[in-house]
This record gives sequence, structure tokens and C-alpha cells, in this order.
Amino acid sequence: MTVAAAAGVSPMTVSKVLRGTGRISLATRQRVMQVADDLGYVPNGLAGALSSQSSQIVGILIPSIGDMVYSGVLAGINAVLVPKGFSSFIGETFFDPENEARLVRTVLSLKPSGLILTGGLERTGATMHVLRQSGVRCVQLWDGDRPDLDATVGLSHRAAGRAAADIFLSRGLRDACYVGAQLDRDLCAARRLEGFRQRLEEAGGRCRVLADDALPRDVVTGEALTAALLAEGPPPEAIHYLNDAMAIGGLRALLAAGVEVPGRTSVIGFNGTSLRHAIQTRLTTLEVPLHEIGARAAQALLQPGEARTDLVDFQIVAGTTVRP
Amino acid sequence: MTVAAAAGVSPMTVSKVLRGTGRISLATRQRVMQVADDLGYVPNGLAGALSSQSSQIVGILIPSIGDMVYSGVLAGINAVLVPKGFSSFIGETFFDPENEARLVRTVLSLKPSGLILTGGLERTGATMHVLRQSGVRCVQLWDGDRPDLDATVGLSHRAAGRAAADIFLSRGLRDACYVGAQLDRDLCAARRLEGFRQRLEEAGGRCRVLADDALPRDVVTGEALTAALLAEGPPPEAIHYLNDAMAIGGLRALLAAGVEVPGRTSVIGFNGTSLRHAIQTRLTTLEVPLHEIGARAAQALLQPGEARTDLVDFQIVAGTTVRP
DNA sequence: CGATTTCATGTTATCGTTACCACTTTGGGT
DNA sequence: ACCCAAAGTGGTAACGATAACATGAAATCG
Repeated sequence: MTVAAAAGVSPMTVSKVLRGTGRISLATRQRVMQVADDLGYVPNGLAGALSSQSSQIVGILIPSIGDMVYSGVLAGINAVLVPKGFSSFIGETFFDPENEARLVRTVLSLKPSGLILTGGLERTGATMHVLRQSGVRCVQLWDGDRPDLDATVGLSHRAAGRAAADIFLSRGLRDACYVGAQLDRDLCAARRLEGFRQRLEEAGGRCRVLADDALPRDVVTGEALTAALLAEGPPPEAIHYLNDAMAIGGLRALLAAGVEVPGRTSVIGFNGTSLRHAIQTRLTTLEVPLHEIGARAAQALLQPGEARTDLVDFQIVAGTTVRP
Repeated sequence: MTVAAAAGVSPMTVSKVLRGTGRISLATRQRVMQVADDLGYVPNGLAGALSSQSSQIVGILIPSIGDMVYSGVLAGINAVLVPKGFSSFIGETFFDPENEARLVRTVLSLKPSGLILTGGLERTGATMHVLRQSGVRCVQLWDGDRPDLDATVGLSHRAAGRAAADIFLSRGLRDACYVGAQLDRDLCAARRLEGFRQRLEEAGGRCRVLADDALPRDVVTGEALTAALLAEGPPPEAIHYLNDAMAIGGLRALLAAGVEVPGRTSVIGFNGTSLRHAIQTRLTTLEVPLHEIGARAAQALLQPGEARTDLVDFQIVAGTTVRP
């Protein structure tokens, strides 16, 4: 427009110069670039995307940005996407299907190149319908137990729960407790609990559950719930926490109550965040390759192919909170 | 289009129904909604924004999503923006002005309703030029020492550094050290150091600096740098860390080396993240109201007015790592 | 030296929506 | 019976870019 006039060429030529397509003489190219810079001109991406029928946007929906787990995955996604010239449009669902539905519409209205959704919630029928109609390629993250959409990259949370139980059982610990929060919404965490409890009960153990659906899944809640647990009666032999943050809070409560860890009670967290580096204690936890999940999900998004399920492995990170 | 045909009305009527504008009879409205739902129709937001010359997008540029500090601010922003129907387009600058320049262009090309940038980096001239030409309202976050753009919401990092120094000085501690990372890029952290050092030297103290510009600002780096510091010679009386994560790492190194905290060495972190809840120790730190900064920035963005600087206060969170 | 190819640029139609106004009907009010 | 407001709906022309093709000039060729 203005740029074209100022450079004495047609809008078409400006478009070509700015995108580096077509054959433009060096002189013209330099002149247009100069004028565009001087004018502080930024092409209207809305018009460009509308016209070319494709935006370089990828939609990413995660439960919460504040949760280190998902921001770790996000970093992995961006590490793949950004170098290829995509920008990511991030939305927070807070585990709420209605929220997800709203965000899916918002993102789809931007005609994205692809969509990455997080599993672990009960997607509404409307959401699925809209996704399918859009024709946009969709990848599901995180929940590997129930693959969905065009591809899935995640882990088996049920298996993770069983693995935690196995660690306890191998130490002869059978009286366990699972401490979490928001299990009503976070179906992945619920499935970890399920695996954990199943495995324990198969081996003749038992598993209490302490969870509050209204509290955040952080250090403070971990401490409060554990304190409540200890007030009820004698401490369990083993506690598995929903995440590392809650586990750290739990350890505070245990130590405050004089419960020896791991002498009296063993503790396992989940996810291997930086919180596991507690000062004196080192939390035993299951580590999930967050960055890798993100990177592989981004790759799965970019290379169209048949529906595929890509299960990543978690690792046991040995700390000092489980007895030998 | 298809919806209009299927409902037997004009595209114009569909547009009105879906946006809830204009006068449409109840019967028509219901029929159109029904058809749209059945078809899984999502309006093309690109075309809509192009036509109406306004998108409901707000651009937010922060150094890193993985850093709890900025994701805390982000939460505050979203708490204000999302209920008003805005969606946020988030970009990560990693403290790099060129990255910021690229992202600013990307966001502006989406014709956003507003832009929230994080201060603490040397913005390029081109970025400033493009921002001004765009006419989009811009708010600067975080860096309150050097207000910029249409409004600024943040804190004085210099004052925060001085406050940390004052705490040490009031305990008679004069031999201090500042431990950080990436001070070349993060000008806010550099300014905290400056305030810290100035205040100490005014009072006849001294301040060593230990920083590595290549390492991440996390627990592991905090531990490594502190271990290096202790290997060099006797421990300083006081250490101020760039953030809580590094401080926690530092405490590990100090305890591992048998340095009594706070008996021999006192420690102050910065930012009051959940990491401060270490298991036995409770880190003394300066707490910044992250959520509030975000919320106020979002409000400043929405209510146009003259350029304003909104300085928030930090608080000293007493822990057990500074001697009485 | 005419025919063909290459290079550099311009023309036109289109993407899907909305702003703005025009149009038809209906239901009073006088 | 006539007029006028309100209610409901549709037509038209943007919005700013690009895909696809068209054009003219310069270069190459047999």
C-alpha cells in the first residue's frame, strides 16, 4: 500500500520482496526493504493468512502454564516449532472440558497449521465434532493410556502408578497412601492412582487415598493434606504424591511431625521437576522426559502420517526418601 | 456460507446471529445456531478481524515461560484478560532483543488489541519504531527503574537490591557475594546487583560477584557456582542470589561444605516462588506480587490514558537463612 | 535478425467476514 | 385509510494480502 507507493512499485512486488518469493531485481528489492524499514511497516498477517489459506500458527492447549510439567513440555514443542517459523498460540484449559471447547474454537478460527491438545480430560462431543470438521491435524499429548486424535505422544500413567507401587512392594512396604488434588478433573493423575492401588492390592497391600478436589496441586496443599493424614492416625509405610511439589510439602509435614523418612515412611513423587533437589533430602521420584514429549509431539504434528501412538518411558530417579 | 445456505438465510444474518449483534428473530436465531452446531462451523477469525479491523488478541512477550516468575505474572494477566473475552498470544524472548524484534512483528501482524512487553532488555530501535507506527497500545512489565512505552507496571530492581543489602547490613554483615547468571542479558537482575553492591559499598562493605552468563538460572547452577565460590576461599558472610531456585541450590552447596546457615553465612533469595518452602530450611527472600503485576499491567492496557508508571512493592519474607 | 526464452513486474480475482445502509414487512396511532 | 416507527433481513463494498496468470523488455540463439 503505502510502501508500494513510496517505493514506486505495485503492492504485488512489495509482497514478493517481503516474503522472498518470485524474481525481483536486487535494486528493487533493496529499495522496497529500505522503504518498509523506514516506515516501520509490518504486513497484515490476517490478510496474508486469509488469502493464502494458511497461517504459520500452531495451537497448543495445556492445563496450566504455571505448572512446571506442562511448561516443560511446551519448551520441547517450541524447540521444534520455532526454528521452522511457526508461532505457537497457547491456551490454558485448567482441566475443564468447556474451557477446552472454547479455546479450540478460538484457535481454529485462526486457521492454524496444527493443534496440540493435552489429554487427561473428557473432551466434549462438540469439541470432537469441530475438530474433525476443521480438517486441522491434531496431536494429543501426555495421556498415552487412551490415544486419540491424529496421533498421541505421552506415557502410560497407569504403568507409572504401578511402577511406584512396585518400588514400595520391593521394599516390603504394603500399607500405602496416595496424596493428590483435583483428581476429579485430572484423569491422568486419577489413572496413576488407579495403577498404584491396583498393583498394591494385587500384592495384598492396601492404599488409602487423600485428595481434595478444590485445592491447588502445590507445596502448601501437599503439606496440609499430609498433616491431616498424620493427625488421623499412625503414618503409613509409604506415600506416593501426585507431583514433586506436593511431595516436598509432604516431606515438610512428615519431618515436622517427627516421622522418619525413609525410616518410618517412604515417599515417592512424580515428574522429576527441579523441586526434587530439596536441600538435604533428595526426593525419589518418577521422571518423565517432558522436553522429549513436547518435541516428539511437534514432530508428529508436522509429519502427517497415519494415526500413531508414541509412548515414552519414565525413569525412576533414586533419591533418599525410599528405604533401601 | 454453507451455514447460511443450510439455514436458508443470508451470510449476513448468520454473522449477526453468531456474534449476537443486530436484531434477529428468536426463530431464525435458533435455527442458525442449530445448523452451525450441526455443521461444526467455526467462523474464520482471520477474515472477521480483517474486516472489522480489530482482533481480540493481546500479545504478551516474556523472557521465558518455564521461569515461574514470568508464568506467575502471566497468570495475573490472564486473570484479567480472559474474562473480558481476549485471547493472549504469548512469545518467549529469552532476553534477546532480536528475538523480541521478531516476535513483536509476528504479534503486530495479528493486529492485536494491545501488547504487553517485559522490560529488562535493550530494545532495538527497529522494534521501537515498529511499535510506534503500529499505534497499538503497549505496556511494559517488570522493569520499573526505566519506564517505557505507554505505561509501565513493575518494581524498582535497584531498590530491591538495596533492600537485600540493608537486611545484611542491619545484621552487621558486610562481606557479601552476589550469585547469578545471565546478567549480561537480564538487565533487571543486573540492576538488582548494582543496588545491592552500591548499598554495601556506601556502608563500607564489599561485594564479590559470581555469575556465569552461559548457564541457566536454576537450582543446579546455584549449587555449582556456590561450590566454586567455597572452593576459592573462606565463605562470605552473606550471599544474595538472583532467584530462589539458585538460592536453594546454593544452600545445598553450603550445607554440603559444612558451612552453617545462618551461623556462618546468611542467604537471601529473590522472588518468593514455591521453592522457598525448602524442607527443613525456609529461605529468606524478597517477595514480589507477581500476580498483581500481571493484573495491573492488563488493566493498564485496557484503560487507555496518559503514560503512567505503576510501581509495586516487594516484601521481605522472613525465613531461617539470615541470622537474627 | 526474427524467434524464443528469461527476467522483472503488474493485473485481476479471491479469501470469509463485517460496516453500513437499504429494503420489506408488520402493527399501531390518528 | 394513511403514515410512521420498529423489527427483521439482505445487498454491496470494503479489509489487505496473495495465487495465478499476463505483460513487456532484455537477453539468447540458430
